[in-house]
Amino acid sequence: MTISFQIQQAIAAAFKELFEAEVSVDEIKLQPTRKDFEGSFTFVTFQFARMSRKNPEETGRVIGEYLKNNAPEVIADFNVVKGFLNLVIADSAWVKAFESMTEENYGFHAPKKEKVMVEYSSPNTNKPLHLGHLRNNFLGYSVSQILSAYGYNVTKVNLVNDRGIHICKSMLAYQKFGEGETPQSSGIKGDHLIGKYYVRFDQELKKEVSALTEQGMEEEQAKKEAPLMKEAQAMLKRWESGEDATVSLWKQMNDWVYEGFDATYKTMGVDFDHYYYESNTYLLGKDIVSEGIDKGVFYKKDDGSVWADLTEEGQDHKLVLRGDGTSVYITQDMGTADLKFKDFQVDKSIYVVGNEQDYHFDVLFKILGKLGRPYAKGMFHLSYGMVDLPSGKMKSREGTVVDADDLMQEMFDTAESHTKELGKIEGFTDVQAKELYRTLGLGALKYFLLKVDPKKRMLFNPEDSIQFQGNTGPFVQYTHARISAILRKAEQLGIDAHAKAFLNVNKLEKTEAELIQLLGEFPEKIKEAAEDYAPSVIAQYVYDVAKEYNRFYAEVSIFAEKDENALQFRVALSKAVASTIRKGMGLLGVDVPERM
RNA sequence: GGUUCCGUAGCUCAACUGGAUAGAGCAACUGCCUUCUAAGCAGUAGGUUAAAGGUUCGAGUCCUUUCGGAAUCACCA
Repeated sequence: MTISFQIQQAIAAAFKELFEAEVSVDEIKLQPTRKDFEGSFTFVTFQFARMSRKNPEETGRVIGEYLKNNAPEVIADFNVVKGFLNLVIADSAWVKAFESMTEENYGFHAPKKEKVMVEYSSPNTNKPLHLGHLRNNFLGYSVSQILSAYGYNVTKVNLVNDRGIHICKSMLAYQKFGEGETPQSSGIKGDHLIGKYYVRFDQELKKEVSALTEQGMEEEQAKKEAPLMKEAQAMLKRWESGEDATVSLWKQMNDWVYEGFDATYKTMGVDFDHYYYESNTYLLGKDIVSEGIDKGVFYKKDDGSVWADLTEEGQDHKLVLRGDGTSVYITQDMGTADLKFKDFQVDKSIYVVGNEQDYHFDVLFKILGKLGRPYAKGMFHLSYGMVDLPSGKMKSREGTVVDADDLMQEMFDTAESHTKELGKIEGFTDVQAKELYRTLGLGALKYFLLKVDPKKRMLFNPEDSIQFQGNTGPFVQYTHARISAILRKAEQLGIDAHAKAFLNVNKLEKTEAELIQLLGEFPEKIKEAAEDYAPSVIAQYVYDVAKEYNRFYAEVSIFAEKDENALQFRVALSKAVASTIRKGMGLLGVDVPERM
């Protein structure tokens, strides 16, 4: 039983006995005591003064007395400042609570019945991944890890946007200017090769458009009238009709892209349980439109277009099918939602998509709710902010994107030069050293992107690249490496980290108690991160743990300790911290090294 | 223009969902390696939480207004 739960129960009992008031354990909220005050947990009494019929300060004092007398094995002392009751925990209670934290699976929750689907990444197959995708992928992967640590059965899904006019643009440019170039012949990674032709299309189109505007045509008009654009449209029609030559070019180019993506995903350390392709799903959803008309959720205009009236929900009318009977984006999203549910019977469905689509998902979920879909209430749009550069927004056409492959490579290189500068790779083979650079570089990058609240826009400055000191991935990784060295030495000395000799310890250093208190928060932090879909909660937590351990490391000597029980305790504590760091970083998708 | 989100130290971010004197890291400045890894530790300095009102024991957090920024509002995806 956790210390905080014991305290909550004791306070509930105090209310009953002292004030004849029923207060449930859930209502009794404890917070960690601020560092400036004596104690570990604080109970705020203001809102309970009504029940005690005493002022907040007196209420705190009376409860404090009660706890000290009735639960002396936990509460060693207390003090009251205004309405804040600060509780000092007995060292022996900390040690006892620590025992459960040494278990292998500590922190992870028992399996739940519910199934959750997390859709993330969802790239277009016409250009390589960039910095924005990195945030998306790291978020999606991390949230999946966190949800499964919380006990859900998680399915990771990638819905690939592999068709449409934008794909035809790069196909057309390749056909016109490619001269049979392939990834093999050019040595260019498949996704980058395709991206090159997407950019080329845009350049050529611009030429045509400016030629037309010089002849006096409006720019909007010129974009539609440009021959290249018309050709791309025609190509899309041929693709939709299944014309062999077009389809086989499409397949060929997509294969190159997938080869490139697979390499990038592998480097990123993310994966998927299932892929959906829009080329298979883009026609779905039309039957839902007719179903909606029957149910009175949609209505048909004279021109044949179909709309959803969302004015009651505080929104506008929304088109769900064009007048010519073809789909819009939301049509296929309705169909895909049904398909996902049919395939996996999920209870919750998380869409990791940028916040520029807030409105779209709001509408989608409302429509599915009105259609009476049972899964609608379990849908959630995990909306995240843009990653901005100091120069502003990234624009692929203007070449201001930070490419994912390039960025990761830079991080590896930076990790390498840092490590060499510090002279820390003696005894490493080349393979091990290279592995370390990847672990550190990727750790720095992932941690950097995940420590920020997903909802917020964030700034990425490539100039003063990502730090390796302070609140960073490598800082946490370094702490793990330090502990690993301790554990190796302990093993040599024959000290068993798994033994229970520490139970005899009844006097702790302050920083040791702090560490146990922090470790005690781990299950709660996983819960919080899972319920809020917020890896940043885990990142912040793991940082706090590492920070506290480094203080312990500096202040308390382990192997110079004479008392065998205390020595064994410090080794066991170190092991538990290392394990928590490893598990916590694992939830972020970050590996931790044994040495660095 | 409507809707939604955001504004916290010079910079990048926190703040347990309304709690104590708003905390970390970077950058700057002081100390600490013959000891378990200095990618570390300890410390100094840095704030009218964009502004003004309101709600209450108590507001960075909730409400109103103003200022500034972003996204979105397509028979695009």
